[in-house]
Amino acid sequence: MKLTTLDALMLFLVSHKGQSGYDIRQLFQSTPLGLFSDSPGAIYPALARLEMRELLSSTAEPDGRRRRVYERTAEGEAALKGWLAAPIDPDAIVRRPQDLDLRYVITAEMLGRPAAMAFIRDYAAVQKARHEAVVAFRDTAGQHMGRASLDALELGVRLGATRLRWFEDLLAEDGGLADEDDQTRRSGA
Amino acid sequence: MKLTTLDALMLFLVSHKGQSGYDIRQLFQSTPLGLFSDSPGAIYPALARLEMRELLSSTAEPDGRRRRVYERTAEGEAALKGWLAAPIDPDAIVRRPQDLDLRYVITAEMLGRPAAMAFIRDYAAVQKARHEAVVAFRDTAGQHMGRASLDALELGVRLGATRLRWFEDLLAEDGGLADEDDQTRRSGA
DNA sequence: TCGTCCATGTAACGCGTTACATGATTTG
DNA sequence: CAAATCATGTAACGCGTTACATGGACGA
Repeated sequence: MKLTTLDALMLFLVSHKGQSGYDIRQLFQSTPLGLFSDSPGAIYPALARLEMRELLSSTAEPDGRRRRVYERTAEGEAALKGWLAAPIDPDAIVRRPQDLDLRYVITAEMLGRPAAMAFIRDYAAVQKARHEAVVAFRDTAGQHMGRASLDALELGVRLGATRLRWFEDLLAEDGGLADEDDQTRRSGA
Repeated sequence: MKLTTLDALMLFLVSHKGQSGYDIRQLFQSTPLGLFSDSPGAIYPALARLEMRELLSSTAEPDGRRRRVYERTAEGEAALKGWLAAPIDPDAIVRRPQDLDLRYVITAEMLGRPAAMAFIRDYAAVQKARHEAVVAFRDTAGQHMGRASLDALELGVRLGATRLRWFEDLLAEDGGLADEDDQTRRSGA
């Protein structure tokens, strides 16, 4: 039942329109975000696994091209939503923060803005706890450290602060634009 | 000849004083940096591999305690210095920036401040290139994206800017304190 | 027809994760 | 002496990496 981040991203991507492994590779290559490997040895086996688990189904393209297009099954959608609903692993905040950023995007696209903002609030709480721990560590254990270690600690603090600032801006924007948002929704889409 | 970041960190750690696998686990647990797993299944096999490669040597503690203390061999030191000398992989800047931060610390401790600052200059150049690519991507392809994707992109830009700012501060501090540094070196060690 | 994309795969390998297992030493 | 802590390992598993292999489509 467990999905890797790559699994989740693939399940998300194939929903926009049918995507082949090649499409996904191109996408990973062409964005400078480069979180994931575009190597065939990563993409194709991952797609095959998802198909074996019946979270994806594939069809050969009708125009005879040697090309396999995937789409998400109902189980796939359920699995993806389960992934989005899981509590935030505090460990992920340290080792794979970008996974959580991606999760924010997928949540917004799949579940809408309110759900995404709820996720951001959770994320902010975990990040804040960690940030305070790092600051405390710097101010205590950091005293016995060499200059370079302190520099690195300082960087960690600054990066944490930047992230917290981003959360604040997102939340403020969301709260501040509540009415305007309503109007946009009425006039726009 | 290739070292993982965990390999390099272990080679570095055992130099301070003889360290056992347990010591390393404790260290990984007790810092809030938590980049590496403290699980025995990660630590002990890694140490064993390094010993097989003759980059570490281990001795049972003389006091009969069931404890294996490692120290770095000459080959180990050479391998670590080789790791420090390798060119920066631009891919690492995206996927494992913390590895590079760690490399800065190890460089400073093993090769001294001038070498560490030279590394920072290299690091800054690669980071700057990437940062500009992300900014350009946001300002072009970003226009066709949803709000959440833009938010995530914005976060990436801010984090990149924070890092660049850190580089600048390090370099300014280094340049500005050149004389004082000389004095410190003369009077200190 | 020769190279260059398009497009998909597989095999070997290394390493981290999880879980299990073992036993010595200290502390209450 | 029981429990916690110290301390080291191993086995199964999954997944990413690297490298290799294949073959169709298309323009020069």
